[in-house]
Amino acid sequence: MPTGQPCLEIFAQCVEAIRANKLISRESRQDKEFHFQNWFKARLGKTGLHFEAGGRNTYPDFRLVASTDGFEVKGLAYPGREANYDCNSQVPSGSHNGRAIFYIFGRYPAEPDGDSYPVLDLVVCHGNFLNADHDYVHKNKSVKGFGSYGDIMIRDRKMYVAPTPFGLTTGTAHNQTLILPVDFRVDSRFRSVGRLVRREAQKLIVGYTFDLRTNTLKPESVENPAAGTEHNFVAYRLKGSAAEAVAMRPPREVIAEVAEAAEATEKDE
DNA sequence: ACGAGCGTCGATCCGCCCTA
DNA sequence: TAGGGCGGATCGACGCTCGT
Repeated sequence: MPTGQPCLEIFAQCVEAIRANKLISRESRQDKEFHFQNWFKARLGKTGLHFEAGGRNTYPDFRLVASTDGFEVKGLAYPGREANYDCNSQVPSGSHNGRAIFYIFGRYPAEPDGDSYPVLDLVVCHGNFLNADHDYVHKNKSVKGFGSYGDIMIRDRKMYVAPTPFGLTTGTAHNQTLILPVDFRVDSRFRSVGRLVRREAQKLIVGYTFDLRTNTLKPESVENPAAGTEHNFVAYRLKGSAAEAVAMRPPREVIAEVAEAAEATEKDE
């Protein structure tokens, strides 16, 4: 029976809806951000948990009332971008303003026939799986007085690009998977389908400077005091779902991708 | 050599917050 | 209270890679 952990109920409700072929429906072709959120909202409603949906610019998208859990929804078109996603101005993390944050990644057909289409796969993961740092607080700043007339503002709008669970792992495509920290209690409805380890990097980026004359961006990093620390997670499925194992993609592959991305950025400079 | 496919970057739109 | 500022989201152009 339920442990009282809301994320378990919510995940179970999502899986049930996918099994029952509950479709995403979009209001219009221009609806590029609410269709999947609405689908999730309906599932959240079904759990009976009280929640607040907040406005368009709130993070996370949904916040529970009785507990300090928050849920951030990410809809991705499939086939499409898979390795990473634009999280714009919110760095993913397992904790934000005192709330535990869970991410809901759902994929839907990139070119659906009509305005109703299925959820192709789903990953619900604790934010720590994407980033275990809880200290960084995002702020955008702007610089006024740019340009020959001194009346142009520069928006330093940091936009983050983070790996998706589909990019980090194998076995998550075309399934419904829940990824939680290893010490997180689950109940008998769930079965483990893999152990996932994320290891902290050698260096931490703590700043950067941009030279407007040369268009060079210089990152500033420090040694990570927790370098090498392992964060352990477990992938779960509801019994009755496919038992396909979930594993980390080989780190080398992930590192190569990150290096490629960094190289591409450097080339611009 | 060339085209398909994929990923990245910058553009764009628009709702909401905040402050003057 | 108006509008400047901020943030979420996807789209389109482009360029790289890989297979034929």
